[in-house]
Amino acid sequence: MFMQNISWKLLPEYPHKFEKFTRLRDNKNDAELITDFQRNIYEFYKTHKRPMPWRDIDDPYRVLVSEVMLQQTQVERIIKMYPPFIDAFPAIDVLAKAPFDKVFALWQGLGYNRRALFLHRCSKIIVERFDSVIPNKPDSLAELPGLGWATACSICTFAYNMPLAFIETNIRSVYLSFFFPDEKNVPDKHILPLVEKTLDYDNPRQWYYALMDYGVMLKKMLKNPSRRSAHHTKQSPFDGSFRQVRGAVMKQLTERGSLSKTDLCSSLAFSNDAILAAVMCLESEGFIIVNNDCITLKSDELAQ
DNA sequence: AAGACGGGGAT
DNA sequence: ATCCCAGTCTT
Repeated sequence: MFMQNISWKLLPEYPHKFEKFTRLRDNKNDAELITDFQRNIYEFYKTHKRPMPWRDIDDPYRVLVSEVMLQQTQVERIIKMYPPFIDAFPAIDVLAKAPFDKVFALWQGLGYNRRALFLHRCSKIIVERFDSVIPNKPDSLAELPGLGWATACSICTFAYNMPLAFIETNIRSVYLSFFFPDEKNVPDKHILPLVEKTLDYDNPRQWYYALMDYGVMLKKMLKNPSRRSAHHTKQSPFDGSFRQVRGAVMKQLTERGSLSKTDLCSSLAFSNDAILAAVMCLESEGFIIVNNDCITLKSDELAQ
């Protein structure tokens, strides 16, 4: 899908010159430099803000859904999937009551399918144990299935406008570029103090929107700055992988409902061994039910 | 610390 | 072909 980003290549003022900002690593309190950094980020944001259905809203549930979808997934892909999902499950108790196969029908194609399972389980826990209110503490959120520290802080920031210092890939790219322009293997523990130091404590939500949009721009203009992170890793190829088989099985079951093992095998261009191995994994993880020869997406969690 | 986990779009 | 995406979980 095309976005507006082509215009960035025509803007000579981006990205900014970074050298002077490295001083913030040592100088504890250079308020002027901090303000300068913030101004750079906000100036870009003023003219390049991308509207998204989950931005500037006050419904923590919708923020939760968006943050789970956004894990390891580009914004452009979620723009299409998010509205139908929210239409079908407009509130946390609606999601919690829905059968999993209905939830997954609207997730199919987004990838990392365990997120759908986790989000569904998450909704049930919040309804049952938190009286349907999305927790507003990172520690509570990070206990929930599928929510790590980055997602927990994101939810608190975007749903509750809390000033928390956290790192994800776009933020990492910004801080690596401004404060570690010549370093390699920079660990997050060196970045986090700078995130904390430069945070806009008066408006954390807008600040992180701006930071992330700037990071996306940097990665389009430059060679991915996050390659200089100590935590950077390359993914194994998808084609020919086992997770490709898993994905194909899930897609097939979503499109055709229950299937026998032989029908499933004959409908997919993978070896029977791989397909049946994928079915076993998916069953043990709680995606599907297998009895006798009949394979079907899980519809309720009671049988678990 | 390392590997598994989806699937699509950009280069 | 390769990269990598608003990361999390398991070993």
